Amino acid sequence: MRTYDQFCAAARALDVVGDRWTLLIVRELLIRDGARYTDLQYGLPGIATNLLANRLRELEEHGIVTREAAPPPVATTLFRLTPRGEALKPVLMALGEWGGPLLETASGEFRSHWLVLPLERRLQDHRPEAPPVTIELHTGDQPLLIETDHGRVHVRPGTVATPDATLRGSPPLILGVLGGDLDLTAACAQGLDFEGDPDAVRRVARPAVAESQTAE
Amino acid sequence: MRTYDQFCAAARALDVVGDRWTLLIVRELLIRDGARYTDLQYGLPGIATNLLANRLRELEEHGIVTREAAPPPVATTLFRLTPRGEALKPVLMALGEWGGPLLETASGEFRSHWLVLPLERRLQDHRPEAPPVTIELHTGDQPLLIETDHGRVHVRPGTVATPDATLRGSPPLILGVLGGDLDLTAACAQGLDFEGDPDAVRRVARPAVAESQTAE
DNA sequence: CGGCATCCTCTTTGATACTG
DNA sequence: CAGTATCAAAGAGGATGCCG
Repeated sequence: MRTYDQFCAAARALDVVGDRWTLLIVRELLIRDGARYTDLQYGLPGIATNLLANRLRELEEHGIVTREAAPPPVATTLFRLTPRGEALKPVLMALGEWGGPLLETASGEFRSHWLVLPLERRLQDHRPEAPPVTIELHTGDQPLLIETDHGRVHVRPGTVATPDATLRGSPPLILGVLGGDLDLTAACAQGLDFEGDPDAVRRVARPAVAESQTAE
Repeated sequence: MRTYDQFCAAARALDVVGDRWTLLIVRELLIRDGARYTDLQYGLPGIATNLLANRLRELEEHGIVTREAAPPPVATTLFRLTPRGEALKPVLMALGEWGGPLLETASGEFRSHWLVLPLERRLQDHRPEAPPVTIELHTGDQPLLIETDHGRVHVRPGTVATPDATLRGSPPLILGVLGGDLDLTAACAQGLDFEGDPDAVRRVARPAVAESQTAE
């Protein structure tokens, strides 16, 4: 990117991460630190491969990403964020916060791991002393697993033998229920497929704000 | 901008404000809400005039900016942020926070009003009950005025007849002193021109973190 | 003067094919 | 798997002109 060449911290930041696709590459690496080139391509539908290669090189030059060549047996390259790269998380979160209202419709491409950051932001274990619970989400390309961990809640791709609850449905329904914008029964009426213990969901979901009845 | 077309809040946000110059236009309007076209051009050195016009139209279409035609006597147009536009402030602040370390050198264009947001973020009135103080900053194209107001601190372009203190010097020096990264005497040794009451500066500046001796 | 629109050039992006 | 090479299309930059 042509530099703005301004003595302004925000402009300097945009000089580095303001290029098209750049912040979305950082998003991918925030969700799954240690990603292969093809993982990134999969998580960034539509990106041209030369652009991905260029951006990764620029991010490396700016000290945001490191390239880690795994030893010969596996022979693959892993891309990771440096601490400086991880420091971009507040930027992505602020953008996500602002962009939330634009998500009314579930159009376009979707990868279920994109829910990891927004869900971790919304979820909280309201009964940290109780035994841990696990919830499986099925919405998109691969299942997600929610796990409580001493008050914190972790979200990652994965499954477990006997989850306490399982949710299947469109991303807005899942996000609505867990984000506290949609009642569980209302979501089921709108097509959510729910199995297991409703209390497991209530335990981690953000409390409802009031009368809201529509998916985010 | 070609849309990313992803069901991801951050990607949706970038669909709207990810274009080149867009967030810097928002920055200008966050600093001085109610700006004329030429004010924006002045605050965005290097922008092509057609680009500014296009971006303003897009921002208007997205409900981020409103255009207010002043009545015939003055015959000028004022651009303002909507609440939705003001909601972008956390995004700009997060970018600024991350970009701060890139400001080591005072190269490139500079407009003193660009200091308003970073300064308001750093400053705090540590003695709210004491009578208000004013500090003038001279560093760039126009003087800035810092005013305490019942615990809050406001920064705006302007001057006052008898400020409690006056700082003249390069932007990094000013930012270093007020941000708590640079001792006042050290800054004077590096070329800061200081007049008035040092306590006025200490009252609003962010406390030093420890041993730091270099400008940010 | 303030607020653009037009025209032209140059750079960046996108799409696809191909390679060690 | 992790890219490079190539080429067409879109966008940005810069100059200038227009109109109330």
